[in-house]
Amino acid sequence: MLQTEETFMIQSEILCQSPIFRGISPDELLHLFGQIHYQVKTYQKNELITIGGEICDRLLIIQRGSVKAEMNDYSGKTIKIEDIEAPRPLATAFLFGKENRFPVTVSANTEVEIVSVPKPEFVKLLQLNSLILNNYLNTISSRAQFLSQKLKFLSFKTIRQKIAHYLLEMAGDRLHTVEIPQSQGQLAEMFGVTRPSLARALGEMSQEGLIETDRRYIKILDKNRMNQLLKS
Amino acid sequence: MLQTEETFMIQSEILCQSPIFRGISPDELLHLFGQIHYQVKTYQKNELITIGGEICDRLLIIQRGSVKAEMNDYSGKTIKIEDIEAPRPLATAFLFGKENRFPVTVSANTEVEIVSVPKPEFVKLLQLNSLILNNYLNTISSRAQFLSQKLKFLSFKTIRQKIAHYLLEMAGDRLHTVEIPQSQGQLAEMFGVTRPSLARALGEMSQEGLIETDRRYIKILDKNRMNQLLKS
DNA sequence: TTCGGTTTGTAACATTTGATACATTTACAA
DNA sequence: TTGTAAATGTATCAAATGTTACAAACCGAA
Repeated sequence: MLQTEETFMIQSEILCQSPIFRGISPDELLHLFGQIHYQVKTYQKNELITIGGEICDRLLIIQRGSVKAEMNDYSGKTIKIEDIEAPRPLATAFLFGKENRFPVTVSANTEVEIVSVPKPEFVKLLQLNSLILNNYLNTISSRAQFLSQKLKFLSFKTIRQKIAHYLLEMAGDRLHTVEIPQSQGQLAEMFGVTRPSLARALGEMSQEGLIETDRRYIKILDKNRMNQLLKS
Repeated sequence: MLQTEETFMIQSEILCQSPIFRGISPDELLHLFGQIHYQVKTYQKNELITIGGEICDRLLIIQRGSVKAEMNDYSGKTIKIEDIEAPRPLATAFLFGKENRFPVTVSANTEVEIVSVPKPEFVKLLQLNSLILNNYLNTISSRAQFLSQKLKFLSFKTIRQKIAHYLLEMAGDRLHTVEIPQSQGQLAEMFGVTRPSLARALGEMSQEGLIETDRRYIKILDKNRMNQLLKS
């Protein structure tokens, strides 16, 4: 029996660590939520939470678990955008604006618990508490910035450039070994390329002395040439 | 002699048509602006207004003229993002959030006049008037939605798909001829492909009876097959 | 009209990537 | 240890696009 529609309690100690409620005390948050209507739903692993194109008229906040956001192009293929974990909110940038539709399809990585606040109720929250308003403005702006970064990443033409950009970003200032968080196949998916192509590019870069690969561990050998890759 | 630093008057009749000040009367707007500090600057054609990466600590609103937003990848090439005309605001989504830097380089298409409001002063406006707040939330959200759309567009793999998507969007419901706003080269730039490749794709689609091209005018002949292109 | 610069059409070739297949290695559990 | 499934490395071929070059068509000014 599905629990999807069953209502659970919010956990204010967790929610107040959410970007939107940061700085609010658990007690204060409980008091605020006492003044509005909301739902708490649970989803099983792999269950769909939102479908790209669906109307977005409520704010979703993950209270427990982790979800996966994917964008599906017209060909039916999906490009993984990101993983989102508790206590982060979903679809913050699509509550307002002209086209109130989810741009991505979201599915549960694990069993998740999601707090659902209808838009009018959330507007009440924004009016009740200026800290929440400020947090929301920051969240929504960071969202746009994230999308902007994604756009920049997709502007890299070659796989080598994508690899170079990714590794340099992961490595930061260090010249150390980078560990790919998940599998090579998932990295390829994130890059929007096929796995063999990614492996080939990694192999070539390895042969040329740019990097050293050992399965999930990649060591940057020549940071200068990596940077030049991005500029040519 | 450059006029860049010279201060002009705001034109409240124009500004109140801006998405951010929609619904505010010119008089009310003048009153609101009387309570904050701001600047009005002019830029000559082709003059740089912001550079990608520069700190964004003020809201910019175009009062007169038109600007061009471009994103430059590491290779020095630029991808044109969009044209923005008076009385639209610039960089609305980058005033708040973590990384307060302009994601794009903006330059003047024509001689432009720009109202510059420092962030703290703009926050005052948001607190003074709830209509402005609501407008701003809508604007910033629409911005994220626009970026999301761009992302989706870039997810099209083949040039044919990009052409199909572009033409179908331009044509809307009609089956009529679409006129490319600018040159074919600029369209190629927007697609992130080279001009000969775009011309070749157009030529092939023309040969196959999908479209009929006459320089800047493109007639959609087979809408069904065009739609199928996006799904295969 | 004629000229010169810009835009567009087209071709040949090089490069990159996708698709597919298969061998190898690894991880994990029986 | 051994067996099995998943992840990875590699190869081959096809498809798509970039690169470069040049000719043709267009446009505006003299």
